[in-house]
Order: sequence, then structure tokens, then C-alpha cells
Amino acid sequence: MNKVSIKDIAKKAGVSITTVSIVLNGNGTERKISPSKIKKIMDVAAELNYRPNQQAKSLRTGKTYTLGLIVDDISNFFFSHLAKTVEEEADKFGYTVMFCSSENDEGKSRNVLGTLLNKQMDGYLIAPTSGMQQEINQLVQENKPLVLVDRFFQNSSASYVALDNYKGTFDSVTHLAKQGYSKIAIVTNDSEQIQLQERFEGYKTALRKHKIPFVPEYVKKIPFKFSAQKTVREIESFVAANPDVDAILFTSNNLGIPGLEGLRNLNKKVGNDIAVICFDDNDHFRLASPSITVISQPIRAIGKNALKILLDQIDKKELKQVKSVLLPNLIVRESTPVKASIIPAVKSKATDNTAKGKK
Amino acid sequence: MNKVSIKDIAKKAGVSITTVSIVLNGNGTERKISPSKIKKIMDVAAELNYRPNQQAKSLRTGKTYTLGLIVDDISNFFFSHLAKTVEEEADKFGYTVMFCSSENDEGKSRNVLGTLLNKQMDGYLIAPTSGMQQEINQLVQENKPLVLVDRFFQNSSASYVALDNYKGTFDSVTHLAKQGYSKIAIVTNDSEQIQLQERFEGYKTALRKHKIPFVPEYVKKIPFKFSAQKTVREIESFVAANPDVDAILFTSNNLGIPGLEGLRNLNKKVGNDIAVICFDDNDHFRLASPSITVISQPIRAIGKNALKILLDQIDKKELKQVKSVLLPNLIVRESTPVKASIIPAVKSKATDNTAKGKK
DNA sequence: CTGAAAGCGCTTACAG
DNA sequence: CTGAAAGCGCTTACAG
Repeated sequence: MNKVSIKDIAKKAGVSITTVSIVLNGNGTERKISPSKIKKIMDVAAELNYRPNQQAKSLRTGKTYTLGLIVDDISNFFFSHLAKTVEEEADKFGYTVMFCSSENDEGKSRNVLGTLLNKQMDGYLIAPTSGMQQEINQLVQENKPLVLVDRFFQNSSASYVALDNYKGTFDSVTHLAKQGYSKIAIVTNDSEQIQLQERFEGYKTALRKHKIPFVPEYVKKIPFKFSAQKTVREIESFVAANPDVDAILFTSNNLGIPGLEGLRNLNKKVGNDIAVICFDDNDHFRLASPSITVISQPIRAIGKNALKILLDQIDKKELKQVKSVLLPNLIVRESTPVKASIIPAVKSKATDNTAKGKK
Repeated sequence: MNKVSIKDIAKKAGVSITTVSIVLNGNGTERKISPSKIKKIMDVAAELNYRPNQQAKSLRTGKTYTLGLIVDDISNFFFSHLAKTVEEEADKFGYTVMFCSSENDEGKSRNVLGTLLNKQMDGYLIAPTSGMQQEINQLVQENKPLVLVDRFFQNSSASYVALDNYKGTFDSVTHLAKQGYSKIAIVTNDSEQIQLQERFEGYKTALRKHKIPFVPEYVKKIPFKFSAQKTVREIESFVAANPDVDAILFTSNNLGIPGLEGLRNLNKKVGNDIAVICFDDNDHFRLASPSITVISQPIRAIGKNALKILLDQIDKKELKQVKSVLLPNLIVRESTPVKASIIPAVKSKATDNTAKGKK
């Protein structure tokens, strides 16, 4: 193994380990170590292929230059892209990131958080499961650098960066209403997580605003734990049971993809038989035919903001709560055409419009 | 900060730190520490909310229980799913994983590897860029637990788990030939990476076997660094310049997605005007209309194998080279129908078959 | 200008 | 049965 330590360098260069440490940290000139010694030490270090042991450094200095990232599932589109930005930005500032998936499970969440805590991360970036509030508050109290992403807790003083989820669904329903839809269903997860609560609120409020009655049957809540397969089945039977629904709003990627699969299985033509909007953009929604109208999240901005806030906490050792709420972006595509039936006077034009979605 | 150490516990419990350490590591009974003392120590530790400092532990024991993962880009479908499996499996064995993106850049690769080395990972899982051979060999020589994924080096004794890439493209071309295509283009990256070389070889050999002439103009190599946008443009002009091509094989996800976008922009109907096969499955290829025939990689198996080999190296401290080559899976979908023109006798049936792809 | 010594928080022979 | 001491590889006052 690579067991070269500053002791070895010191011996070979004929100086003390103190001097080696000073020089290796680039403080040689400042501390007026003689240039010849500096050179000697650098040469020996290179020759021996010396690698500073970060564990030892960290133990002594208290800095690990490592950030902990806890997400639901790193293979999820949103989180993998978030992770990419976080890692990219962290790297710029000399930090590495350790990631853990909570699998949306409180037990696993607590475990991985504990592990990261033991490993002394310099800061934590967490998409918390709903039961983690107490642990999060505890960390805040202990003054640990921490920022929540994607979700947060109402009565917590933890900093966070999240989306204006309410606006996302509100804008979606408004768009659908304007296009002439009035039997708008929502498919969401059966979860206490605030971002889903907000998305649901936005849906309800927008319905009210557009004088569309809220129909409890049009609300489908799917347990988080369901596999994609099972989710497809659930959505199929939901859609089959509500044939009058003319538009569906999926509150996440994880529901939209199985949702489209379910609609295809039922032979429902998106954009024609039924309008579709989904939270989170991705390649499929963009390239599908018809392409899917989405509420896109500024993932890069979320990651950058979160990291900036975290680094500020780490540097200034101050934990003033920062709340960063970013705006969603409704991208209108082919899955939400003007509803043909409402404009019989210009039927041909409407058909034309809709047909575009089928090609 | 959480500054509770075993010293604090020792003081409060009225014992030595040695005893605390023994008890906290679960060796109290074995070492015949009196049960009352054990209980006392455990109670105090819980009361003080003690967290063992893994940095200190690692410095002393030489184990960090952390694995380093270096991928091209964590947001890439293949790598994010690989990361998920790796993390899941690692977690089962008490390891956490630190990930870094190499962005397919040698400089960044070297940097992140250096950082991970300093941080004393217990093992390394690396998708190496082509220039990393020397560093990798060095690690092997130093007996560092290491396994390469997705790619490897011919003359290196580093263990690896990879795909039979040759078979992937060979099977694809064979499938296309059987469906009646004979002007088969390949779009790949301009890279030395072995998996791409192998994919190219499989293409050429299959052409030869099926007596299809190799046409240099049908080969498009796109620089790795190109953005998705730029890749779309490149593919558009390539396709436009070769109107006689009747099938395209994309050697990766990162090319297939922009490829489909380019074809759409050119108004080329996949499955009708041109057949398409792509390496790596994903949601879009599965759900697209027409759905895309793919060569799918057993990502979970790749991750599990790699982790198993790595943990074996870590546990046994033996570095016998293990080469694990998994088989790709050709999933035939709608983008590669029987080519209509070759079976004029049963034209109606062929049309039928092809049409399926359009609906 | 440079080095001896203490200490970060642990574990582990070793002694009694 | 339990504890004093050394040491993992560093950094950092402090002294001279």
C-alpha cells in the first residue's frame, strides 16, 4: 500500500515533519523556509509519490471537504440531474460529494444520515422524507451546515431551496381550463411531503378559480412504494373507472411515465382522447409523439442555489435560515391541444390542431 | 457542534476510555466487562447522543467503509442506474459511496481520482477515460481494491465488468439484415474507449457476414464533447447527406436521443422511412411511438457483479484479476419492421407490419 | 528560520 | 476484568 507519510519525507529530506507540513501546504515562502529546503521537500514528495492522508488532516483540522447528499433515488431523473449539478459545483470549491438514497423510507433515511454524520460531512444536502423533521431540527440546533432540497418543513428553521409547487399545478390547471378541459383528474402520491401537498392545493385552488367543480373521484393517490408496474395498473384502472375525465395532471415524473404507459395500454390517444400534463420534464416528454406538456423544474438552479447556501453556511459558520423558492416553467406541447368539442364553429381548425399531436 | 467523544463518556461513566471503546464496539461481554458497567456506558452514550467519529476510527484502523465511484456523468441514464445499484448493494455491506463525474475528461478524471485516493476509499469503482490506463495500472500495482466498469484496458490486469459490446452491435446488424436492410449506418463517438471500439467491430464483422458492403460514408463519429444540441445538428446533416441509408445504429443513449430528435426535425419517419436501433434502453425508447428497438444492458447485474468483485478484493486482500463480461439483450420493437420494399409479393402484409410502427 | 511537542478521537497490544 | 500508553498521519501554537 501507499504508506508514504510526511515522516518519510522528513527523514529523506533531512528536516522535521513540521517543516514538511508547512511546505506541503504551500506556506513555505511565507514562513521563510529557505528556498533550497522547499525545493528539496517538494522533490522528495514527488519522488515518493506522496499523497496526503485526508483522514488524518480532517481529524486534525475538522474539515473533510466532503458534502453529504441524501436523495430519494439517485436513478430518478430529477435527482440524478440534481446530483450532477451539485457535484459539478462542489468540485469547483474543492468538495467531493457522498450520496445516499433514502428510498423514501424513514428507517433508511435515518440510517444513512447517521452514517454521514459519523463520517463528519462538512455539510448536508437533504431531500427529507416526511418523518425526518425531528432529526433535521436537531441538526439545525447543532449548527450543522444543512440545506433541504425539493421539500422542507413548515415549522422548521432549516434552510431550503424548493419549487413553487403550488404555482406549478395552478398554472397547469389554468392552461387546461383555457384549452377547454373541465374534467381534470390529478394523479399524485399518497404522501405527506409538502411539495405534493402544495401541488394538490394548487390544483384545487385553480379549479375553484375557473369554476370547475372539484370531483373527489378525479383524485388518485398512489402509494409511494408501488413499483412502476403496479403504478401502471393503478392508473389503468383509475382511467378506466373514470371515462369522462378529459385531462390528467401527473404530479411527478414517476407517475407520468407509468401514466403514459397505462394510457397506451388502454388505447387512449393522448392529446386526442385525453389531455396530459406532467410535473418534471425529461427526454421522453420532449420527444414523444405527441410531445407532453410539462411543468419543468429549473434543476440546475435548484442545485446551484442549494450548494451556494450550504457553502455560505460552512464558510461563515452562520445559520440564518434562507428560503429559496424557484419558479416552475410551464412548457406547452402537443398533449394539451384546444379541446375539439368546445369550438364546434371552427371544428376544422381545432381538428387540425389536435391532429398535429397524432403525427 | 457535537463534540461528545469517548473521553466524555469515560469521565461520566467513571471508567477508562479503553473500556468505553471496547463496550461501544460490542466486545464488552466477550472481554468480560461487568454487565453493570456495560449498561452504564451504553446509557451514558445514549444520553450524550454520542456519535463515533469515523475519521478517527479510520485513521486508526485503516478502514473507511467508503467506496469511490467514478463515472462519466451521473445524470446519464446508464450511470445513474448503475450508481443506484452500487449504492444499494454497498449499503447492505455497510459501505457508503462517494461519486465523482469525470465528464470524460482526463484532467478531471485524474483530479477526482487523486481526491478519492487522499480520502482513503476502501475500494474504487471506475469507468475509466481512455487516458487513465497508467493511473489504473499504478493502483493495481499498489494492490488497491479496484474494479473497472463499462470499459477496461486490454493490457491491464485490473478486474472489470463489462458488456459483450461486440455481440451487441453484431446482433443488431444481424437483426437489421434479416429484416431486409442493407444500407446500415452507424453513429458512434469519436473515442478510443474500448467499448466503442468493440461496438464498431461488431458492426463491421456482422456486415461482412451478411455480405453487406462496408461503406465508409455510412460511419459517423461524433466528438464526445459535443453538446446534445450540436449532436442533433451533426446527425441531421449526416442523415441528409446520405439519403439512401435505410437503417441507423446508434452506439449509445447519448447519441440515440439526439438522433431521434434529428430524424424528427428532418421529418424522417422512424420505422417507415428509416429503421433505428440504439444501445441502452430507457423510458423513451420503450414508450415512444414507434417504440425503439434496443440493445439493452443488464445494468443491475453489472453493478452487482462489480460490487461483489470489489468487496471480495477488499475482504480477501487478494487481487486476482476477474473479468466479467455480461451479455446484451436485443429487444425488438417497432423501429425495425420488416423492410417493406424487399417483399413485394406480400406487400399488404409488410405494409401492415410497418404501419404498426406509426400508430 | 526551524523543530519538539501536543493533540484531533479513536483502537489495540500489553500489563497487572 | 480494566486501564495506561502508544500510535494512526497530520497541523499548529510555541519556543528558540
